[in-house]
Amino acid sequence: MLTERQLCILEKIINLYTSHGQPVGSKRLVEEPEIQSSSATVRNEMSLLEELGLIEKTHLSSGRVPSLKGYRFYIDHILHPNELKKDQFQSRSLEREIGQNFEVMDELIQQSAVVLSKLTNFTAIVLGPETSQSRLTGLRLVPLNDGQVMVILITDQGSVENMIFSIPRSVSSTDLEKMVKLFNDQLVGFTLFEVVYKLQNEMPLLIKQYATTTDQILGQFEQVFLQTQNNRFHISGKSNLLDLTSNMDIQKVKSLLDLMENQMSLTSLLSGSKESISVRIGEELDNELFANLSLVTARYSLSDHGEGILAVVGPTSMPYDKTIHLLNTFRHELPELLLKYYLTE
Amino acid sequence: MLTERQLCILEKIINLYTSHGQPVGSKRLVEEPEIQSSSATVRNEMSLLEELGLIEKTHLSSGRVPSLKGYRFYIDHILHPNELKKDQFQSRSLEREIGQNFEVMDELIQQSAVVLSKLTNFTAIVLGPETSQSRLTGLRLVPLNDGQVMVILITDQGSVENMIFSIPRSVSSTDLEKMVKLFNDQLVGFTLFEVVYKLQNEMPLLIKQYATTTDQILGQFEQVFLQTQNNRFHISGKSNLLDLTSNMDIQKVKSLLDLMENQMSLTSLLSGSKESISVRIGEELDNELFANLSLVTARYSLSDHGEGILAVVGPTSMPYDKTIHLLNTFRHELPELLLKYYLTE
DNA sequence: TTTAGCACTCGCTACCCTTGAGTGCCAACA
DNA sequence: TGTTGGCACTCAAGGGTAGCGAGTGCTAAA
Repeated sequence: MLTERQLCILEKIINLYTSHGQPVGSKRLVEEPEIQSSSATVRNEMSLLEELGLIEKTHLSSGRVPSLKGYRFYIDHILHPNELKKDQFQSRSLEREIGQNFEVMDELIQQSAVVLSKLTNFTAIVLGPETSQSRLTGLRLVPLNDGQVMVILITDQGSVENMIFSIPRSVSSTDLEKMVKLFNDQLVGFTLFEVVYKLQNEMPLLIKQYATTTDQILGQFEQVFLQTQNNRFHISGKSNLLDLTSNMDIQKVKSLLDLMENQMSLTSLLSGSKESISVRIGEELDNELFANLSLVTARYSLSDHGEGILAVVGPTSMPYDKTIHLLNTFRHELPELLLKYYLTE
Repeated sequence: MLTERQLCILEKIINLYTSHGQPVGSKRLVEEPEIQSSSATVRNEMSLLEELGLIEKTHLSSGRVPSLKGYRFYIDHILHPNELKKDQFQSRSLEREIGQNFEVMDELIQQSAVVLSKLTNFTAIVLGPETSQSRLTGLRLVPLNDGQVMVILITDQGSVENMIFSIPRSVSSTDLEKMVKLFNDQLVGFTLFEVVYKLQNEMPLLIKQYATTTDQILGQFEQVFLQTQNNRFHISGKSNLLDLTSNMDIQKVKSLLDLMENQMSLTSLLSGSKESISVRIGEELDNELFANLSLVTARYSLSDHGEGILAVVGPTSMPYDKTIHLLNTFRHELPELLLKYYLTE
């Protein structure tokens, strides 16, 4: 176990490094009022912390920099989670920051990503609430031109999805009408998860009884439902990544920017942790592109209406305390706002 | 007027510089088979071209680099437009590149942006056909939850726009129905441009006769129509901008990336030229961020159905011949594809 | 008009030197 | 035993300089 003084020194090193970006030396540390000892003592303690792998030198005679293990220790043992309660950001309410006029839930979510990236100066990713647990409250089918139909899904979460698809000429319009009626009878009230299951198993048999020409179309309907799982991503502040990648070679920065536009990659990145707030640092993310980046994610929950994710991508040397505080505020306030405007059951 | 030899030297300098990125010296030029003279002769010609402002040195004793005026001259007088006919890209048909299955027009347009950026390794921007000249063929209004309605606009261009908005509780549902009927009677068949005009002028009076509680809602309808003018942008290859900005300071690169996400800025950027194919080089774009960038734009036309724009953002030292050829191919092939799949009247 | 030759320019690279921040270690001290 | 001052050592960063090489302009001869 570390002594009080060692903890204090580690914390100071991390605070100074994350705020100024320069390796921290013993001389700099004794300027801190909390540290009473002489620089020689501090040096002794530092070489001990280095032996433990919590800090490291950039070269033989440089100041110290926190190691991955050091950050990990800091987050797990120094940043006590109970400090999260007295949160200085709680005061600047999310609601005041983002205004109040939103036609659809997605706008509000997008806007909270914008605020999150503005407040951190990093890249913010916000995932709308998972829809597979939300219930279908309505299904509309709007004929457009010849052969094109828009399907609209309405859920109890206030989300509205729409998709346009083509209908083979072989499908008669009466068959289509029958199908829609059937869908409304059979699917409304179930969760999207269940709906997809029914589409794959029960519906084909049922439909056979009513109509004959609909085989090809059923798969397309299924796609619409699966589609609702995507389009949950809202990103803001992508260009802030450039501040963090000045040492990286251009090809990698390009890959990183491209990754931010690829929902598949983002999903696997964000789905890594199940905790309410998680911090993954550099190599822990197991992705070469994130060697010098950290990902802080927070889950928010709309009670029975599924979960969403808030995330910030910043440098490994980010101010974790501030970021965690901020995400903790958002994960409480965003669901409140969403419930207030859209989920008035 | 320039001599044959001078033209040849200028062309060679531009070709070599755009393909290798290095300033071109007299020694390098005499290696070209087309140039028979000695290096001393070439040097004489080069200092003449420099006096004319067509090429310049990066420093006193360096090779030459084309100037803005040089590129301009090259594009206007050396790259003869009639050469565009025998186009080596005509063979690799756009259609083969992008496949054939598209549910909506926008997908096809997005895909052509992807292909364009892949083939150039630059950033491609494609604007869907201008909708203000397209005719409204149908207007659907789908009630969702309490107080929310989805409006769907269908046009003869195959584009489908939808928008969700809230309806004040003060509006009765019968009034809403009357309004929709009125809209379908009065607005279908007109161009969107005319529709907006009618919404502002004729409709308020007409509506007064049928319903009383609809004042607030009319403005929202108008917004939906105006909305269709946006969402025309499809961009691909944004990360390729990083290859072109290695000399720029990070702040500017960030601004540039942000600009690419801002439809307002893009509109003003693209709307600068009325020609079928236009090249604007560096300073000609009158935007500090584009000092070392060029914008090549091509207009494509869907006969009566409005115009769209194809654009490539690359370095001032881009291979203009290749880029122009490519855009010229696309501006002919994209409308063919669009007409083939969506505008089968 | 063209060409060969030559002196000149200047960016680039390598190298050296100095500076300064920071370290580890040791001996003295509480 | 823990703490402190002192000292020699290390190394990155920055500045200065010399040599190289690609390229030029100019001149004189073909």
